[in-house]
Amino acid sequence: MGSRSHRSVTAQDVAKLAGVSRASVSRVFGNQGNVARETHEKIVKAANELGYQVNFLAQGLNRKRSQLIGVVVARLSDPFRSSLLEGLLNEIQHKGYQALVTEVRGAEELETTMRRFTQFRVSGVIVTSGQPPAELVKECVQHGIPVVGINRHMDIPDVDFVCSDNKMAALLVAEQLMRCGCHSIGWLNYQQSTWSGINRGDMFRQAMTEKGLLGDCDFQHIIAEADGYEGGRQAAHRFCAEGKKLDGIFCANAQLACGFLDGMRENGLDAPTDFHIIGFDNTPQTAQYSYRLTTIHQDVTETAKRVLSCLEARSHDPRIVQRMEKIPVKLVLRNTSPGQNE
Amino acid sequence: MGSRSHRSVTAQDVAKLAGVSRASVSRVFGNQGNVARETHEKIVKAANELGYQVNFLAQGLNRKRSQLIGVVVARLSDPFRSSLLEGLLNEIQHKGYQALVTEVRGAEELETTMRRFTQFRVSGVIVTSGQPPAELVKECVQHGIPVVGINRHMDIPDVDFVCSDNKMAALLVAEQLMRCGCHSIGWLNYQQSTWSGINRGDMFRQAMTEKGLLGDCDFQHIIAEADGYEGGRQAAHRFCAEGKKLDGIFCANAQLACGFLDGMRENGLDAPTDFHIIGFDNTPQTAQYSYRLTTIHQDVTETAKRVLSCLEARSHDPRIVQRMEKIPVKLVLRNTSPGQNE
DNA sequence: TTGAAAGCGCTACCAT
DNA sequence: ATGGTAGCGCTTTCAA
Repeated sequence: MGSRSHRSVTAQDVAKLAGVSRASVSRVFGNQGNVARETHEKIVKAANELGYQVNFLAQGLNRKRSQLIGVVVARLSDPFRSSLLEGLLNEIQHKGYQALVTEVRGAEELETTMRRFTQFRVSGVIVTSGQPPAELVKECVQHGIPVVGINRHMDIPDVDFVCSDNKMAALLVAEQLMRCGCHSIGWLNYQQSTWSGINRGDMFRQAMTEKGLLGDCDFQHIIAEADGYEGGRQAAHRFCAEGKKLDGIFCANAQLACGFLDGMRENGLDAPTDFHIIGFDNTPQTAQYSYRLTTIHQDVTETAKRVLSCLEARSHDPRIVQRMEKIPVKLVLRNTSPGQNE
Repeated sequence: MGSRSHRSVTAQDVAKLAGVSRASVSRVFGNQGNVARETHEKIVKAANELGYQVNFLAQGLNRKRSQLIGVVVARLSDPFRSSLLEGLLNEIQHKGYQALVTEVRGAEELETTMRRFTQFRVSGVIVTSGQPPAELVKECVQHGIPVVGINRHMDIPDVDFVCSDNKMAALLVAEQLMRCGCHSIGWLNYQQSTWSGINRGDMFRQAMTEKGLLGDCDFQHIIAEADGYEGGRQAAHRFCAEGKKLDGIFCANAQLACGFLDGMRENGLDAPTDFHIIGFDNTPQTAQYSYRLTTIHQDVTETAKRVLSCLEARSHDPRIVQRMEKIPVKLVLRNTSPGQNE
């Protein structure tokens, strides 16, 4: 590693040492093939000797595309969100990209964020939070940058979507509650829920109808005034204070579910003795002894795979038809609504 | 926004429309000052008209430095780790950088990761997991890239470190347990713990000694054979199976603590009636009704701030003396070892 | 204060 | 298969 001064080693240096042109060096490190075995070896040897590393900035500038992928996230403190990010990072790196991660709060932030992504000539944008403005997406498309959304409303043209199969989840839950003989059923969601939560609720009501359950069942919508664990907990307290009762409760996410369960416990009620409760997300916490929550499992790994597949497909040909992928979910039976499989 | 074809708008285009040279355009968007008010306005106007955006790749290539900051993470499924990342993202974006996030498993991965960071000419590297090989760090330093480690062993020259004040934590915990009249005290940690966990244990023992507690106290080291929640839970089971007893237990992290507590509960023992238990990290979960865990709070926000301050300082002058910052911690008193403040 | 011009390090086209 | 060369879009002296 004969690095004498400050200047970094360039392809030119390698070319000189190997006695070839810098074009050949570029071919070797740009994976373009078309290099004689012998030349290839000489170049690699020289590169190692000098400690040569491709300058991705220069490469991207030329190719008009970096090996960066922009990821829009929010509220990583939610365990499901961070495990989703984990899955995405995994797949992104696996495919040879690097993740440019930005946390976004408001809609304006999403805008500047996506703009920055384009300024880095990212190879793709993954949106896990917020709704990308159609205009911005258009900008991306013009730059040939594919955009894919995860678990959100699929109403933007030219954007692919990957979403957990909420209908399937709803059916699984409806069947489970029915099997357990529940008659009064509730749906718990945050008042200002994301599209994802709302959709899960819609699908649940729909599933109940299809199963012919809405007739002989009581169906209630429990609205949490705050989000997350505390929201769920407060909802339970209010629920009890109002003297309500329910057999089975399905929750829009794991945080709400854990909170609601704890809230009920504070009121002397517990699952599965007093009611059944089923969550969404299957975060690690739901598996713990204090909760043992029956929950819908979202397949993060599969989601991430599909997302990257969408990205690569559209990157190959930007004008392909919009993809909307549903990822199958599983019902994980645990203590709060027990069944055969455990 | 007169975008006619595919080619993206360049500084050249803006210059032409504004009737100035591209040098001036560069000055405006590179924040170099030295541009007449009038010219400045003309340029901004033209840029808006054309929808001009600086190409960060080209900019970085020239400046030999991108506005990217590399962040090395691992196991984001651990709530503390994801909240730390959240804090870092916040601060990184706040300071006008973009985060290049990479999840790392083994030591080799850290190596290729850091290499990739340098290939993007990042403005800094933040290591939250793994120990950067001295050689690689040297490479970064040669490129003028500052490196800072969070909560890890401070044994690498030219790298700054930011670490929660484990000694302070240990003293707070020792005092609390003493105040509660604990006589047999335990320290729970994962067998193959990170440096952070080991250091916390060392500091705890040291604090106990300094307080003169090791004399009249029984001090045990409980070793968890697995990591995380399950590790803690299993440790509790083994602990009980071996018929051991302890008054007060301090845990290397929140996951272990919650697991241990649940494991004890499965054995019919609970805090604070049968023992006191104090965790580390103050993750959201520890605050929940099912745990109400007394815990050491790490100040993620302050940590992130200091990290970026280190980065910027060393970026300004790479040869400044190594910084090792201790971030003060707080003891959050909750149910598992109650006190005055709650 | 502004403009001209020389690169930054790499890719890709065109010859050979 | 290889080399020459013209950029990619921007920054930064150096002169004016």
